[in-house]
Amino acid sequence: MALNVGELCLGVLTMSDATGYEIKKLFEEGHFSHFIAASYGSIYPALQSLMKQELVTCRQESQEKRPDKKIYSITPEGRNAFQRALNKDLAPDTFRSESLFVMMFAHLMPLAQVSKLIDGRLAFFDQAIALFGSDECSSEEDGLLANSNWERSGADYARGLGLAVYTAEAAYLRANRHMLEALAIQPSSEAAE
Amino acid sequence: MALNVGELCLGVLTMSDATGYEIKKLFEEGHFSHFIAASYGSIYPALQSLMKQELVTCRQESQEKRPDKKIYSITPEGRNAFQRALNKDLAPDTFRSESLFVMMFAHLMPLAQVSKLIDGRLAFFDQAIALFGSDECSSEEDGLLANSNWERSGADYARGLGLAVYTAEAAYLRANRHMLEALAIQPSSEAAE
DNA sequence: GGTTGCATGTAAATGGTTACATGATTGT
DNA sequence: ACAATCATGTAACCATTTACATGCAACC
Repeated sequence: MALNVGELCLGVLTMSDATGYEIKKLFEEGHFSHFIAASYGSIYPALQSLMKQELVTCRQESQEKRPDKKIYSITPEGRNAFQRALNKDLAPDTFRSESLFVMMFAHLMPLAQVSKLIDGRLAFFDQAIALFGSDECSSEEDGLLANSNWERSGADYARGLGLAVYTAEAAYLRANRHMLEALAIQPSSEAAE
Repeated sequence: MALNVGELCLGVLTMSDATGYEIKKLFEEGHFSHFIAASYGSIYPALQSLMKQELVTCRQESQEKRPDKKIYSITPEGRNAFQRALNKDLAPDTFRSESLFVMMFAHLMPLAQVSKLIDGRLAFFDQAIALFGSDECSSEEDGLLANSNWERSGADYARGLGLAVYTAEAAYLRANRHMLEALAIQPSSEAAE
């Protein structure tokens, strides 16, 4: 239960052939980056294991001065396996935020630290919002996964959701940062109540 | 870098004495539940290790027919250690959502499955919203952590944020579910485009 | 009679990530 | 010069989770 890295890769491969390197990029910068993660150390072995199970095939593309590109394609059995995986009990969504945890202890931090933390988060939100809102994301660099209808829809859905969530979060933080900052240890008034 | 379970426990203990059991409950149901997680298998050993480092003390409370309660208290050194920890490089927030990933593949799923998935998420959001919005959360069962000023503020902050985020997410999903459902494999029309 | 809540704890398994090794190319 | 991008891969390490062991009380 819960999807493993191999299944995540299969999902990507239902959309388009890809190398391990490209899959990683998709996880960390592409459509999936805000809710899925995996490292090379798990992707490459997973791809090898998918090969053994014949859920993917691989064609090698020689490049002059780089390692051969291994371009993986999903097989019909792979598609079936993936569709079965979509039926599995999914791991519940998890959100882990040490920043938020730390903010619960604003009263133990100097004001400067609290403000810095808030500014950092705000910067992150704004950057994400800018990215989601821009066409750079909607029109995409037409490389991997920027064609057919469904994926546009799927990607748009995720993008819109990200936009909605980050916008809400940023607005909330902007509206309430004063509260957090008021709790912090104020400079040059060491006698907290 | 990045907070470990011991530091999370220290944080809880700055607020109030607690047993391992209570800390776990706080992580899974209490104020921290939506952005922090840890299991008994990590909490109990962490508490033991904090004891060895003398960052916490422990008083044992005998109970007739249950294991002794071990109530931990943070020491001054523990407070220092925690304040130092608040300065560490924090792990970036992570959001992991297999549901969202799966929804990107709505076009590979029967409509019923997609709808079920959506309903499940909506139910989850609504439940969370109800919880955050209710006084059950604001007035709290006055047990652990329901007194002094700061924690009210910290908790209120987290609560408001949760409310804002889940509300945005639920609204977005409600507004866009038709899109996802339109992508799904429609019943009794097996000839997809 | 079965599940949930209270309460602590440990050992094994897990499923990763981190860090390394390799190496040319392009940009700063 | 130095970093980043491209590209693959492995092995050691790791912090947790999972599952188990124990056991009574209360609820349904």
